[in-house]
Amino acid sequence: MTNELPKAYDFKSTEPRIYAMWETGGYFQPWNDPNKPGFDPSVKPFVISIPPPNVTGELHLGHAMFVSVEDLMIRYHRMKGIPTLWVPGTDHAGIATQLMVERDLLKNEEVTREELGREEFLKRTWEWKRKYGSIITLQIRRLGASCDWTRERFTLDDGLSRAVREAFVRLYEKGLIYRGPRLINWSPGLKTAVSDLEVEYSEEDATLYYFKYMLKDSNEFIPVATIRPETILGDTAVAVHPEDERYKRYIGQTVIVPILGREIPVIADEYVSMEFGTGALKITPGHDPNDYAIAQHHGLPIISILDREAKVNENGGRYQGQDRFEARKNLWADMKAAGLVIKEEPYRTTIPRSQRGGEIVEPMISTQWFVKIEPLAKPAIEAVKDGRIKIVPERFEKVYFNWMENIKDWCISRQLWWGHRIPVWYCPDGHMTVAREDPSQCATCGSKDIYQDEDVLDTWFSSGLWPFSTLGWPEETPDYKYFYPTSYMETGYDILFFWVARMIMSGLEYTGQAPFHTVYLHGLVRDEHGHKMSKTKGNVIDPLIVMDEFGTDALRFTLLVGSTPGNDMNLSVKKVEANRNFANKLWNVGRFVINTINSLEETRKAGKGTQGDGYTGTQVHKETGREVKWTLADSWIWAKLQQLIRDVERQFQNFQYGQAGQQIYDFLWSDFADWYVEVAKIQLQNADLRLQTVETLARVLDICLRLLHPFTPFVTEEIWGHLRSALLQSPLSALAQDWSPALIIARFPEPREPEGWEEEKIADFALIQEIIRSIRNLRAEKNTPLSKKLAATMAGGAKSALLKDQLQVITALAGLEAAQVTLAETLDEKPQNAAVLVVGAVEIYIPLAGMVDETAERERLAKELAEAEAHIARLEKLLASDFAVKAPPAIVQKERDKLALYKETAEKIRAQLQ
RNA sequence: GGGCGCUUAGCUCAGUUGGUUAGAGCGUCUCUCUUACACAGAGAAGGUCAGGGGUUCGAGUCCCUUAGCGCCCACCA
Repeated sequence: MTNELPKAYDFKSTEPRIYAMWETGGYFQPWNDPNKPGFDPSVKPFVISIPPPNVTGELHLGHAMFVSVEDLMIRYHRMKGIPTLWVPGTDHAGIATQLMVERDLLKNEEVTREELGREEFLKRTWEWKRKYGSIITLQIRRLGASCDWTRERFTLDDGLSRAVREAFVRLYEKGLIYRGPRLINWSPGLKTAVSDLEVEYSEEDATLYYFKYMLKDSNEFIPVATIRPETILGDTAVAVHPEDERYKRYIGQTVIVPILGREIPVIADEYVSMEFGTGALKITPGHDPNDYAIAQHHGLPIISILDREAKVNENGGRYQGQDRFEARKNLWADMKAAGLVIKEEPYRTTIPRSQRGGEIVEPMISTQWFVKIEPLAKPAIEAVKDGRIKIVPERFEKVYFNWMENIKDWCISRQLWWGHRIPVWYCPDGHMTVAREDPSQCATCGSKDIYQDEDVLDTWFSSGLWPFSTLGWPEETPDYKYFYPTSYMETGYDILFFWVARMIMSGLEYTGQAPFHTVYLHGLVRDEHGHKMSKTKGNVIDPLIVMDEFGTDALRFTLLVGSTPGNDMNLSVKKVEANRNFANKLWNVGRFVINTINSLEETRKAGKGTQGDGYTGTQVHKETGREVKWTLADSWIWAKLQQLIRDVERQFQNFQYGQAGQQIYDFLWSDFADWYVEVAKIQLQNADLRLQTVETLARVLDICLRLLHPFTPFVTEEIWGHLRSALLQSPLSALAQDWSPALIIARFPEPREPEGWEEEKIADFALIQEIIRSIRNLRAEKNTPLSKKLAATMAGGAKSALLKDQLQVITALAGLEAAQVTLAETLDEKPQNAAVLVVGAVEIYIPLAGMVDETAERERLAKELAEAEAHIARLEKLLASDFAVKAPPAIVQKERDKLALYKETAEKIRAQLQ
């Protein structure tokens, strides 16, 4: 017998080879391609656009998660025969990339981007992109991603840039984009505006400063509290509640801004809470969103006191040029000296910080570009409400609605260089020209002296177009026409607002269609104790290292089986190791089956074996003309497999991928490997059973490989190849094979079996398993090694015929001595000095001359009897209750049968104990 | 303040139309190198499914409630 396959699965050499085979073989491209002859537009495709990773990114577990899930979805649909497209690509990631390049320039050349100038800096960034941009896509390939790399896109590609301009201009023309001074979140570190979403709030210790707002020409004052004293410089009013008895009389009077001496009014506004702080509120419209709103109501002036770097500007008097925190300290000291300070107290509050840079974000008045979002949000809400888009898990629909219904205008301009430059030109007269193509003159006055807006667009503006811009939009390309709208949008719930919501809005706005019909949200990957992974905590698991150690399949299977939709998962290396073991188990089952097929081949070649040409994938008996009588084990594993296929298909429909994977795992390991393969070894000894056994082995393995392929593509493909060649079949890739259960069953037609045959076979085999287990159990209790063969007497009653057929299996798997096993329907004379095992209606006597002491054996039986009696009591009570009338008859019958069985068992044990 | 999720074996978690004796992996303990696999096989111990109440013949699963943990949104200076 030849044994070419190594003992352990070698993923290291297998994975790159297999991936190259797939990619160069064109397996990732849709078979129904609108750009190729023979295209059939009536066949509906399945499409996913990849969530584009940052072009400078390094692979992390978030990538591993989405690739695993999406590749699973893609492979599943592809194997169903559906033309399947997974569009890959990368995102230019404005801030992230620019920061990275800036850091690099500073470190290596000691130049800042300002010193380099815009043009040169962009040149360097493109160089950087060309150099490092392929790393992430190579790493995604390592995960086994079956995307169509011939359709790879980058958000700054010409085509996608055109899409961005088209989108911008269209919105502008509809009046949905406007420019103007507004209070925005300013990141002093990055020196750019950021959107509300890019601000994170963290609870921190701060100080609440109490001070006096002196009334003009008076010794009276209004006490006011603030966390940011430097904003006093920008105060334009003090507000109190109109009903506040303490301050009512001051309303309409004038107070003096400390140090600066400006005069500002005391106003009344119900927004002010009488209970909080001093009950009086200083109004700084230039640097606080709430104050800004109040100022709008009251027509108050707005004063900006900070510049781009958050240093005090010319409005700050003597503090001009000081950093905001420095000014805070100095101003407070000066106020103290002036006797204006009341007290300071520690205070816990939420501080807004930049998501990228981490520094405190400053609300500031700044001229920016905005998208009027409400007209876009409305249809986006509708699309989910009326079911055109379904979100999985469903609870996120509520989160989505809540955000969408309270959405504020979106600040889309960024003061960065790396990105899509805003397609707006200005002339000296202040006219704006908004154009799809770079204009040469002002559209209003014809002036040739025009310059483009310096700002670029928020990265999410272009990613919002991703599902259609990658397919050619705004051109009506064949790809766009056929593959759009896409099918699933799969991503982490953390970017539901950032990305998913914006894709829905822009998809509906620009293409008039929902860009996908299903949003599937996965959870975040945390460490094994549920903590967020972070470099500072040192608990980061690097997927590349994990793959090096345990293989891609193990990582993928772990991520898929260990997670439920929308819920975070805790990952530990231990779990990956366990799944590496699973891949190895699969490998070895495969090895066993393949070696068996090959050995059969040899047997046949030697002219000693059965006739026919071996396994063909159809019924052997037809070709040999011989009636093949399947053994119980054959039927059992086949029945279990039918159930598995149905279950897994159902789980896939419900997005229960983890559950599906778990079930396949259990079937393969616990049913197929632990039981059927062991039985097969016995059946293979029997020349009459050999052919059907090999056939069953091959069939079950075949289907397992298909079911598992979307989860663990590499190892299944590798075994598949060996299996095909052992069966002398053409070497087709597993991923080109049918997954569909209907197709599987059609491929292996079963002789018609009566209704309920599956349950019957499973129940019968369960009895055999129980018998074997109970003997093994006894053996373990008595510390009897398997090498010591035991004698046994079995009385099977109605099950005698079944037992007789299975005697060989029981004998072998329970370690009995064949010559000393006797079987009877009933026993008139019970063997003496024997252990008694009662399994359902079957009694087993194992004479263990001297090995079992009488007392221990009686104790064991007494325990068993007590258990049986407990069950009898429970069941009798149950059956006497309303259960018998109200529960479905089938369930009641099951309980009745159980009761009868327990009674019988109890009887037998009692007899034995006498 | 509003919303959501979680609480099941020592650890990490499954358990989706409510229905056998609640499962898995890891860990622990006993045996076994049985010709696919020691990345293994056979067996064992370990849970009043967070607490309380309710609906039901029947609840880990549905409803109410309490507590703890976590997340998201909003942000009273």
